[in-house]
Amino acid sequence: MLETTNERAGMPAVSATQGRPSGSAGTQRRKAGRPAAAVLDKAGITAAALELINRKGYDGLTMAALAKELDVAPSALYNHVASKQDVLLLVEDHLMSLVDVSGFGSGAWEDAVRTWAWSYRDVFAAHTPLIPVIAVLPVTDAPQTLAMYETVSKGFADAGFPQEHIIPAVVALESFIFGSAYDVTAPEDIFESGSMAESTPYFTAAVRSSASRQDAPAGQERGRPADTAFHRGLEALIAGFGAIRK
Amino acid sequence: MLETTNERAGMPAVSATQGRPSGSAGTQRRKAGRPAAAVLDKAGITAAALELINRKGYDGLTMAALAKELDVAPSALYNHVASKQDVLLLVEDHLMSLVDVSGFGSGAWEDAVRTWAWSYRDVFAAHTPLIPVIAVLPVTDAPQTLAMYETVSKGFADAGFPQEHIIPAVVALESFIFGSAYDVTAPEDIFESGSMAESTPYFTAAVRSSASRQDAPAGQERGRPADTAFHRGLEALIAGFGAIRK
DNA sequence: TCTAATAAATGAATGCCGTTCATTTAGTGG
DNA sequence: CCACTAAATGAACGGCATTCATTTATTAGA
Repeated sequence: MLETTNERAGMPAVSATQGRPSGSAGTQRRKAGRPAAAVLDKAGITAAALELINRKGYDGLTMAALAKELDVAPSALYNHVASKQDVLLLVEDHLMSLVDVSGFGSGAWEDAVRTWAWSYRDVFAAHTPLIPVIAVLPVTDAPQTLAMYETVSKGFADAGFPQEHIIPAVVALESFIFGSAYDVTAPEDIFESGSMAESTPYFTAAVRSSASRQDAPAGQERGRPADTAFHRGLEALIAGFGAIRK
Repeated sequence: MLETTNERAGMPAVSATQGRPSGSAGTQRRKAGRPAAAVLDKAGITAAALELINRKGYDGLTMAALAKELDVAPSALYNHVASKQDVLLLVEDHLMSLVDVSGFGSGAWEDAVRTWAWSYRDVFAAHTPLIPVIAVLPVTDAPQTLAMYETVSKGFADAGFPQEHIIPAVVALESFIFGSAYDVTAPEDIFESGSMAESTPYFTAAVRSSASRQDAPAGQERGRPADTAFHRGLEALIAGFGAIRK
């Protein structure tokens, strides 16, 4: 329930991580009691969490590890966030700012959606543990997320979408994107049926013939199987929704 | 690494939970050492896990709670499963048998896909914590899952799909289904922008106009916003993929 | 300017969780 | 018949998020 002074999370967050960088070994023990200058803030916590995630993955993101990264006692974190879920929320909102919405407003609607969807998928394919968080997160608490929705909504409206069709279309696209992000992380041999292969002839045959490499990644379609599925599904959705426009 | 005798998981699993039902209070202490008749098996563990999930949710599914449900010490579970992840896997595969694939083989391909997709989504909307498990699960370890893929693959093949297009299409549909399952669980007011409403006019307007209740759920489309988005996306995918057929 | 309230840190403690291990007992194969 | 293995108990472990009492510094108000 405590709130820091630099609370407005939409701001550029001037002083990200202060003076002494996190990792340095020779830092001497800090005494108990409030320090002269605050050590922690939300921007610093977010940056440290991302650093930790990139280095050790989501299993490595513990409150203890995060505290160590920031050279702080674990309990100190709770002066700035209410829970670990709160930390994930900060990270999630930061990642949303990495999603490319630049296509909206410049070129064709189809191209804008393609750019947006591919970058959205790529960002969260590297952060699938956040997907359950996003899917349930009220946008009020996530300014970057809200900003993305605003740009996308405007893009759809300008492209001639009837207002009441915009949200369902965006939600459907997002659902496809989140599911596809998981797909990227799946092991290559996930569909190998092994010993039961002869009892599943149709499936086995389908898997085998889809695995034949298409070496020419024409246009947006990239190399891996997950990319092919994403490409096809995305084009189907774009075609289907594109027809709705006034 | 340990394996029980009744290992072939595809079998009907005759003796689900044995004699003494789980919850009864007056059960006297069981002595240490191997009991005359085995208390646990995979089918029983699966059933107890599902019961627990239905009653307490996924937060309530702990190895300790599962053990108590089965009137057993927690460590006993590890004679039958290697880890909690293993339990989730058993549950996941069981749920797959609840997905309705009956449409494939009888009527039109489009209708079969609709029936399959809606039931698939509904099953996993109630079990979203399993989605990260599924997305990465090798089908070898999941006979029910494999059976579902076989039926669906055959359905696509019979409908005239070129073999190499089947898996990408199914994967794309599944991705959409998983993402949409999350969407079902989202709070109704997730898009309420609250205090920042005036800084996001397009988004706010779109949310407002999509929220106007459509009281007539024509055909497959059901009432809630998540259903509308799922309906539209699914129809777009069906239309897009349907065009591929020979 | 003094002072009470508040903010921000430490460090100890809590309870739960998944999992492991030594031990005990009961069937099973050679 | 006997060694081996399977299946249970119960104690223990380390790691986790979180809470609380305490200390110190800053800030607001009389």
